[in-house]
Amino acid sequence: MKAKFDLSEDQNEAELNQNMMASLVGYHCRRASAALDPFSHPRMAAFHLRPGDFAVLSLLRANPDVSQKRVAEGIGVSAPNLAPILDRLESRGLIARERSLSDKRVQTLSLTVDGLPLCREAEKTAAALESEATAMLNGAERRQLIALLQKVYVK
Amino acid sequence: MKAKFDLSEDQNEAELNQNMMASLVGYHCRRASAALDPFSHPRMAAFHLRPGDFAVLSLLRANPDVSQKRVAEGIGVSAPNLAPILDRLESRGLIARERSLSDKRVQTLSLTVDGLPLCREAEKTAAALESEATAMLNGAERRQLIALLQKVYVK
DNA sequence: TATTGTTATACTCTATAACTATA
DNA sequence: TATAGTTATAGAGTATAACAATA
Repeated sequence: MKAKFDLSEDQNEAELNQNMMASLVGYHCRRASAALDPFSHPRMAAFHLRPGDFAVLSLLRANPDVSQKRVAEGIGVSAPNLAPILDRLESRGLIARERSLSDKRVQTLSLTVDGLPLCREAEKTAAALESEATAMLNGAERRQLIALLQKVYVK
Repeated sequence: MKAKFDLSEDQNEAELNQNMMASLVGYHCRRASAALDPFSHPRMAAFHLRPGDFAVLSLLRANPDVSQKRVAEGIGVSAPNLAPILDRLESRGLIARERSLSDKRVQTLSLTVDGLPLCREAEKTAAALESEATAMLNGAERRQLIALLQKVYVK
């Protein structure tokens, strides 16, 4: 093993130099995203919802009776990848698929009596975890962070 | 088909209501991350580097001759998942693995004569794309965005 | 015994082509 | 022909267990 004073020869015990990626907004965005991800937390995991599942439930709560097409667009997932998400939620009895009468190609989605309260609780938990994970920001900082992020991706 | 004036009954042609996720910093972080991802851009794709590949090269350029263990920690990837990244870079002749003489368990990584200029060009391209993708931010906004993001994930 | 690195494997997310049933 | 939804499949990222070589 190397002596502690011998740090000029190599970096066995020193910090790594910052590389170029640390100058990119995108890099810090990804790290912050990971730090704020609620799905790795046990309190959120207790709902047994994957990110896509939660996105569907939350969208349906705010937008009752929308078609699968619009849900797919709304949560940014392709139609083929939405199908297994809906299968899972339907088999858990959290959502219902209903064939539209006016156009029998479309299926309309809605939260069930079990799905609605579970969605509410999951949303409350996600909001609480986010609030804890961003406790170092005051209200103004939080609003400004969101405003700057939106400026980057909107349109 | 529905008449255009009949929008009160459903939302076939209306915007979706914002759901709860739009109130979360984490949601906007993910969207901004996606918007800033350089790897989906043709100019970056031309290097045929995956995100992990690029992270390794960039780290090695800033930190010559570090062990695989430290690279894995530095780019936030597990040791088993680092192996195929290094195999790929090594077989392309971009990096070299060298057995340490003092401890024959460790392998020291370095950029080759081909790896260094490719890394430089890839970094230049990534920086240029980021700069274009964040053109709507002025210098002060950019610095503040990074500062706020770091505040969220540091420590 | 502990550590470095490897192999094997599995799970999730994402992307695409081909299919069905309706329009 | 075009659209809504499904199935099948493959790619890439990530996680864990078990192993070999070395300390």
